[in-house]
Amino acid sequence: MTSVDNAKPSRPFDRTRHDHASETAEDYVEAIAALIAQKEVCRGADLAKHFGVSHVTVTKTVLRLKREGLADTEPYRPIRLTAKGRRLAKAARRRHEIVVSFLKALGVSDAVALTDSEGIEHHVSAETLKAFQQFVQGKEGKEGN
Amino acid sequence: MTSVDNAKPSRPFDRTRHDHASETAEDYVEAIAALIAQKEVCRGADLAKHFGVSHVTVTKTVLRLKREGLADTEPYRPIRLTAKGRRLAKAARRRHEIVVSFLKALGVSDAVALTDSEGIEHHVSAETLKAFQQFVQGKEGKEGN
DNA sequence: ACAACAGTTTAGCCTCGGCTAAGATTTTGT
DNA sequence: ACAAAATCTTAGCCGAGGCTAAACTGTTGT
Repeated sequence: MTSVDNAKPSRPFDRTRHDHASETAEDYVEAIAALIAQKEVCRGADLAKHFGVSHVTVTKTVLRLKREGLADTEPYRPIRLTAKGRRLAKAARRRHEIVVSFLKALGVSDAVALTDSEGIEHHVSAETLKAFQQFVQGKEGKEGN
Repeated sequence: MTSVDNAKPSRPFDRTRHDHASETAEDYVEAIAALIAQKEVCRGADLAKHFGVSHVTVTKTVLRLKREGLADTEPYRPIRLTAKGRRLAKAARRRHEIVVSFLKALGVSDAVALTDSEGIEHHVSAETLKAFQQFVQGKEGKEGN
């Protein structure tokens, strides 16, 4: 019963185009928020270093964020987030943190939890996220902390 | 301690280009294997329906699979997998199944487990997969099955 | 004040995953 | 056997996310 094809196209591809873009947007606003929290301003170069991509790629992506109303930036100025961007960043961060602590609670090593969470966080529905959260809370109850 | 930037570029982007392509490849070989198992042959049209994309997109992707030595196909002929492709398909399917049963064991509804697993499966490291597996086995032990 | 340097942008190219439109090939029905 | 239907390919376009090279702007040091 591997459900190869029950008339309902498998989601991964309705997803792909749009969601892949959203994932990037989330990663960016999350990083921008973190950088601002950490060093006051966020510059393209910081993001380039953070993501390990060229600054050119960053420029282009940030322009897209701006187009989408998430970032607020003018040429040669630091990058800031709009209210919408900050909201997204906050949500992304929350999700990210839940996933990380969930993986750790499951027994995954810290380093791997961190790495895997980055890939996983964008694919976790509200329902699954809740299940993750409950699992973490259950563990906390049992193992004193 | 959100570790904004400790010299180690965050993985999601070393990943992106190459891994995004591999994900697609895995999804395809998995689907091709399933279709072959189910209806003897796999045609581009089947894949198009399965993924909900145009047959043209399928053609292009399958050509890439061929280039990468995963699929074995000639014009106007059904699509088959190479030994390498079959190996990949098997591994992908195994991973997929572990993720699905893990989510279910966690208490996620069947439908959501199915959907989320499609996104998650490509981002689960060996270590995390093992943790998933052990969790499922633990549950099985407890809840008679 | 201004040269040097760091940080940005622009131009232009690539791949991947999408698409439509149009043409080619196979299969199928009568 | 052959026209219709199904399937597949080719051509050509788009956006996202990469890149390098070259030009531009802002800051900083002296």
